[in-house]
Amino acid sequence: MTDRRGTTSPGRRPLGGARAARQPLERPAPLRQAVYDALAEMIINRELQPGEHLVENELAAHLGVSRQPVREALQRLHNEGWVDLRPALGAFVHVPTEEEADQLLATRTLLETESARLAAKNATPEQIERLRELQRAGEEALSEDSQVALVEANAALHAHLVEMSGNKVLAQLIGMVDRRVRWYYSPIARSRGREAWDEHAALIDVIAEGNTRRAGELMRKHTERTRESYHQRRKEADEQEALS
Amino acid sequence: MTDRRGTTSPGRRPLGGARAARQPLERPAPLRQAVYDALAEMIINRELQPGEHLVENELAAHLGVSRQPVREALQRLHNEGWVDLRPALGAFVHVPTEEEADQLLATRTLLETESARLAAKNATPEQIERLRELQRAGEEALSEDSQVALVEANAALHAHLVEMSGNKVLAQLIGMVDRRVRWYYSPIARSRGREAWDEHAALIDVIAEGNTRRAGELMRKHTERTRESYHQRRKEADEQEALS
DNA sequence: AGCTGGGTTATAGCATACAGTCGCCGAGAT
DNA sequence: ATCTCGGCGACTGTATGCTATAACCCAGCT
Repeated sequence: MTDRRGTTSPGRRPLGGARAARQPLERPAPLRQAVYDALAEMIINRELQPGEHLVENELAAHLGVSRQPVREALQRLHNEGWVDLRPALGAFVHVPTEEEADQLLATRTLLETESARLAAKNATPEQIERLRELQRAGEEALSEDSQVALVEANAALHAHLVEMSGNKVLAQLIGMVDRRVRWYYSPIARSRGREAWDEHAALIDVIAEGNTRRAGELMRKHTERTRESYHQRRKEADEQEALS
Repeated sequence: MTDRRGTTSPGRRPLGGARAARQPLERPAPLRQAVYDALAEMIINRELQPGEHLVENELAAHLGVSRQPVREALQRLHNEGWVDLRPALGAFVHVPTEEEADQLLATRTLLETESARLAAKNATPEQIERLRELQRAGEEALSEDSQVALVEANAALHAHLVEMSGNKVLAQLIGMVDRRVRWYYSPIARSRGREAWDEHAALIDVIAEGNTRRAGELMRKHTERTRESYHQRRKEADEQEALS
């Protein structure tokens, strides 16, 4: 008897099996979620460019679903600042401004600093051990010169720190801000690499000591440097563009 | 000639004029917005109680619209933490926990403090004048013993401060956190009144002076006191409940 | 009497259908 | 030649219909 609870019915393929250009999103869970993930990813890697008009029909066809889940995903993307929703005109990929990027970076510094303080205050030995693991992973990525792994390790480390803070509200806000920072940053980014990981190491040490004040300071400096590096690279990129 | 741009067609009443218990949302603009506003309000004044199951059909009938705009509004309410969306089960008004309330208040302190600092840094004379106006409005509400006006004045003052910070990202985050704080707070709240407005006065003075550091300090203390008062009243409320 | 299984009903999720609006383009007038 | 008006196409916003799922309840078994 195929019961009506456990086995998430296997024969679930309402997706126009045919020419769905992307993989057909065959998850058993809410479609809107899958669509959201897909669109967010496309936006992040510039597959959908800032300012681009997102036509519901096209996206729906492209992903092999109806307009409904697409709309819902767009709404969510809107609340999180990825797309602008002009009434009766539709959804457009948000166009980041210089000012906004700076404000995001500033806000991120504020939030992450507090997060580091709280982490230092509440850290358990297991959590610290986990931190060191993640840090080693970063070092490894660094020595292998793997950009992708490095970015990933970086994200994981920050995510864990945030979780350690124990403040879920803070965590949620940081999550939102962080993803957008990474988006803005990505076209010009090249992680600061070695430098950043040395700072991480120092930060972890003071967290292990439970030195609240110092943890805050170090995190502040860390994110401030990232911010500077952002402006730096942004300037370089602009000059680059001016030449072409 | 009734052109095709300006005159937003007057004959727009797709709302089942009949037994819509609430006013029928007759705005000419996006329905989902109106629905969102209506639901948010109902949640805030406890017309919809925490934990309550929000059935799309009922809400739609109640508001005189179809399920579609209701769904979209619910999605948005979900993103902002007002309702939980359990897949395949639907929307439930979020049940605030003690822990969450405290984390919200803590986060609010962090954000508002920074906001005050920035406001002190960037304030223009007009903005300061506006601040004083709002403060006078508060004093007036106080002397008239009007609870509603007081809450409103308080919200307006904080909102203006946030705007003065010039950081739109920060402003957005504060907006989200603040509304939820007010929700959690509301069942037991009674604004601190006199006390709070004295603190406001002092804060405005240092902002006018452009004293960044001091502005931050005062705002921190101000919100910390609110936080204490929250816990205080919460405790009283709990004891009250224990008796009954 | 308690527990297990099947059927029923209510409800969310998704798809489709319909209508109003916006922007564009061409034709005609000035 | 430019400006204006009218029509056309496209797309959003809204409504409705369909399907699958999850909880609930009762019957039958242990």
